[in-house]
Amino acid sequence: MPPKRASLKRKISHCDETNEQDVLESVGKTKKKSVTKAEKNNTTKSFPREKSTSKPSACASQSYKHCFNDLQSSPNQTSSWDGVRNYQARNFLRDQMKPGQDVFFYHSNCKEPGIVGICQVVKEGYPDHTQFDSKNPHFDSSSQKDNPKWFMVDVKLVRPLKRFISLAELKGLHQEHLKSGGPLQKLGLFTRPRLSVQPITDEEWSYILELENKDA
DNA sequence: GCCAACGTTGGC
DNA sequence: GCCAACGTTGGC
Repeated sequence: MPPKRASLKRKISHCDETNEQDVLESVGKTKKKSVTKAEKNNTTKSFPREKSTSKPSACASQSYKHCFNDLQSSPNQTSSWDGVRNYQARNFLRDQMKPGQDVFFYHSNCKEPGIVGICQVVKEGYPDHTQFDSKNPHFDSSSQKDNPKWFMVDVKLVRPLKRFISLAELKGLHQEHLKSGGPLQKLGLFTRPRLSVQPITDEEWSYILELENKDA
C-alpha cells in the first residue's frame, strides 16, 4: 500500500513571542549559522530529501505544546502529536494519517502563520496519554482508559521548506484560484477554518511544493 | 433533537 | 486585544 500524503497543520498557540523566537533560533542552531530576523521567516535549511511516492489523502492535526523546534530537537527528530481535542481533527488524525504519509507543518497563532516544513507520519493513531493526566492541560476527565477519546500520531521531521510559505501568500493564491479554478481553490486551510488537522489533495500538495522554488 | 449560551480558536 | 467562526454544552 503506497504511502499517502497528509497536510498537518500544527498549532503553536502556546508558543508566545518568546517561544517563537526560540523556534527560529533553534532552526538557526541546527543550521549552524546565525539567522537574521528576515531570514528567520525564511526557513531555508536543506535537509535530506523527503521521499515522495504518494497518493493524496487527508489529514491534519493540532497540538498546543509542540512547536517546530521541539520536533527538530527531539531525538530522531520525531515526536508524538498530542493534544488534539476536536472530533473532526481527531478523526482525520486517527483514521487517515498512516505511516509514510507526508505532512506539511503549518505554524499558526504566531506573528506570521504559514507552512514551515515537511514531516512524515511514523506511527499511526494511538491513545493520547495526556487525556488521562490530570496535571496536563489537555486532561479530559470524561475519557476512560478502556475507551480513549483522543488519539495522537508520531511524526518525524523530513525537512524545513526551502522558504517559508506564509498564510498570506496561500490566501492570495486561494482567492485567485477561486476565480480561475486553480488548484488551491478548495484548500482546507480556508475551507475548514480553524481545523488543525486537514486533508490535502495530491494536486494541492504538488502545487504548494512548487511554490518553494518560486519567489514569494 | 433543537437551539441559545457559552467557550475556544486563530487571523488580524 | 478584538472579533468572527466554529464547536460544545445543557436545558427543554
